[in-house]
Amino acid sequence: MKEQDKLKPANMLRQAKLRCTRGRVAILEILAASTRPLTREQIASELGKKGLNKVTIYRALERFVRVGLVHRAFLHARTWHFELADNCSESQCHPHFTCTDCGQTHCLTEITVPMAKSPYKGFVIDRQRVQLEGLCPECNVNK
Amino acid sequence: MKEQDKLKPANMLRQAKLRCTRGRVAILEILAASTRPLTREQIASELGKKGLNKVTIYRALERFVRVGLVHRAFLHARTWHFELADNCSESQCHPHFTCTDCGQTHCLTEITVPMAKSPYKGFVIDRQRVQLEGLCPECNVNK
DNA sequence: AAAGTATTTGCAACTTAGTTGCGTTTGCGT
DNA sequence: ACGCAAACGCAACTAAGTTGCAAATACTTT
Repeated sequence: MKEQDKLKPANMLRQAKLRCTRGRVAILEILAASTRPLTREQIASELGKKGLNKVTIYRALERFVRVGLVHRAFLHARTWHFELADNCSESQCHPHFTCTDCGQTHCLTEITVPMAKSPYKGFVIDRQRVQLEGLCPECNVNK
Repeated sequence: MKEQDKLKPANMLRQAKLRCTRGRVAILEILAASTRPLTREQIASELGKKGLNKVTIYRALERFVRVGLVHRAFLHARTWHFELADNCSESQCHPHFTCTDCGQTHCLTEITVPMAKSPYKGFVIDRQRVQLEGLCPECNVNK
């Protein structure tokens, strides 16, 4: 996806036939500006004092997920993390890398992992999700 | 891992230097007998009337995870799912397949997905987790 | 521009999943 | 058989997310 193809939040909403409200635009802007998937909590704190109710944030995110604008990232964590659904192909999202030292998660938008081959007769693989773990550059240096 | 190498629960506990209690043995047996990762809830219902307190189950599982006997499976779900850590290599567990139709999760112990290559300078990949989605044999037939 | 209506929002209360503290019980080395 | 650290059960608590409902607001129609 080329830079100029990225839609502004208002257009994303219009295209998805969702009402364009201040809160929703703000949430989409925050997600667009982030280099990693965010929790409801993190989004709320980014929103700061123009804060939205937590229910509203959850409902907006759920709505976005349903229309395919946003994905729940696939992390080994107990809370949902959300991210814009760009940088994802039909068959897989970009992989995520979580540092086992500092805990930070990074989106790896520049690599593609080959799809697994269907292992047994009858299993049809549609999508694949990958998470990687290890040391991020900073933590690696400090070892 | 060959069949005869699989340890009995009591031996697994002994080897991990954990005390061998009725409850722990029962939990390990349930996990060993299952072809899919289980939640605390599912384990409890398998235990039936020789039931253990939910705290006890959580603490046992957490203990098992710490000594490497059990893994938390990597699923796109809000609750933890546990499974024996056999069938896992150092760098990745076996992938899981979740059917988008019936929701069932299967362990795919017979395939190995090639490890992703470290994408950017400085990132060191230690482990990789993969989840696959699609149609399982039964649901595929019924389409 | 005003009205009408379906969508969205905020609040309070609730649920689900997991955790903590603490006193009691039990496995196991001596 | 004894002693003690490890494991257990209970009750209370926390974190994350959900539901119901009434009030507010975006967008369409007039």
